[in-house]
Amino acid sequence: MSKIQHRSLYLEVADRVRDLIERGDLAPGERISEKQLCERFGVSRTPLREALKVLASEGLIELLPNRGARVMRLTLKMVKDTYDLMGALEGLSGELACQNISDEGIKAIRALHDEMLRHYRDRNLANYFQVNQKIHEGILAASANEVLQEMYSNLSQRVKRVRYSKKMTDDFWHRAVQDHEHMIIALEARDGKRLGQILRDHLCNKLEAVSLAGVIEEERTLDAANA
Amino acid sequence: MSKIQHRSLYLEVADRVRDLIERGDLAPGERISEKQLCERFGVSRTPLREALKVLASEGLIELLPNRGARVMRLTLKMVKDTYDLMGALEGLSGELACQNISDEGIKAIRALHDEMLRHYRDRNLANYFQVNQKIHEGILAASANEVLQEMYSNLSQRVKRVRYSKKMTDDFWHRAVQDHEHMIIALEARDGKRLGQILRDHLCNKLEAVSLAGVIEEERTLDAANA
DNA sequence: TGGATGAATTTTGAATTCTTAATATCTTTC
DNA sequence: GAAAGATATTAAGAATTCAAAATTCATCCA
Repeated sequence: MSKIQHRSLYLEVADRVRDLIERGDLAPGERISEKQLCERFGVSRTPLREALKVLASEGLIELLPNRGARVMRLTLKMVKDTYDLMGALEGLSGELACQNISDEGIKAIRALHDEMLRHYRDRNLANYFQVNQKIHEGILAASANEVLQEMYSNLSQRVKRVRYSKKMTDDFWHRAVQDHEHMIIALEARDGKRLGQILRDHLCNKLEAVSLAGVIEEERTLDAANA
Repeated sequence: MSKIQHRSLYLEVADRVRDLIERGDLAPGERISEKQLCERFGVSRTPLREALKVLASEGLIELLPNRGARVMRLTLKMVKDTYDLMGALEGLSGELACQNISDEGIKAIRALHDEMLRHYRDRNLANYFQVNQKIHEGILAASANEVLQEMYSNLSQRVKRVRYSKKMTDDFWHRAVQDHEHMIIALEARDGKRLGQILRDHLCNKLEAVSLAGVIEEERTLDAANA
């Protein structure tokens, strides 16, 4: 039996706009027309504008006074900064997880790890990614720090658009799997410092993959668009 | 000549509500009446409600559907979690600062450090705190990571209410100053890993001071209030 | 033809109004 | 006298309306 719960309209709208941004239906730098979105969602401007304010404070859009909103443009520096931050947070999550995770929890992560290895051997990138993410989410959850989880998911949301670059070189993939081998060893030994360090460096690798993929627009693009 | 700039009303309101919460004029757990605040600020409900939504997404208040807002209640666990997070962020700021800070920047921090030591010797707690904060802000700024700064200031805002406990034992104070001695050495050596580690542990000490001061309400208090 | 000026239109900002849900009060009944 | 139900009151959610700013577009002049 599902709980009878009337979520506020502005939350619903915020979710849907987040979706649109993530899927790329709203392009970075694109001006967001209030009227257009109102019609699309079938709501009045009040809840829509409330949602936009929330999204702005989440860093997904920017609000230009008297000129409406636009999807936040990602510069290479912003993404780098965000990844540095996410690395620090993942590192912390690893440390805390080693303190707080149950033995069953470790077993569950181990099972995911083995499953991921199978997908790696099969060269099944999609499944690999999925299980990979579950592992990181598992460690994050095991940290038992809700504030950390909240911050992480906000940061993650911001860079989601550039995250999954389809072209993953064999070299990077191999290194990522190696990282995970070290991670599971550190976790099973409950060596928090070590797991933290690995997780942090692990994310740096991911950033390399992203910036190489060239998904992000360079600063000069931004200047051009602003002019 | 100052720029003619009309900040949006909702931003103004959000700032003022933040202030009220920080100063304790709005008590934790206290129900926030929209009408009352509207009258107090002389604005209509629309910008006020937009401000409340932003504050909710910042974690300062919570929005109960159809029941208005109330100031977020801080539990001991929440503060602990937040401090863990802030520690990780300070650690990162130290690492990045060592990479990015200029020689002049280091000299400026050194000057602040020496000033702080003077205040310590004079047992001038207020001035000590002020300069101490400037040092941490200086390192944060030197990290040259705006996303980090934004996140840090958000977290800092959340726990500002409990932060400055007046009673600081000599022992804690001594340890804090020692930490700072090590910090400045690491910074001048541009030893990022070390500075990061010190900053992280440094904040842990602060948390001890806070939790000992007993400013925060325990979980049971929360339950009682919710019942 | 190109740029500047000013009216018309559009869009955003904010207040008001309307609607619905929650809370308090008052009956009524046992 | 207490509990359950009905009604009144209040407050929140959302749409509409009004006001102000920005944008567009047409006109005028160099």
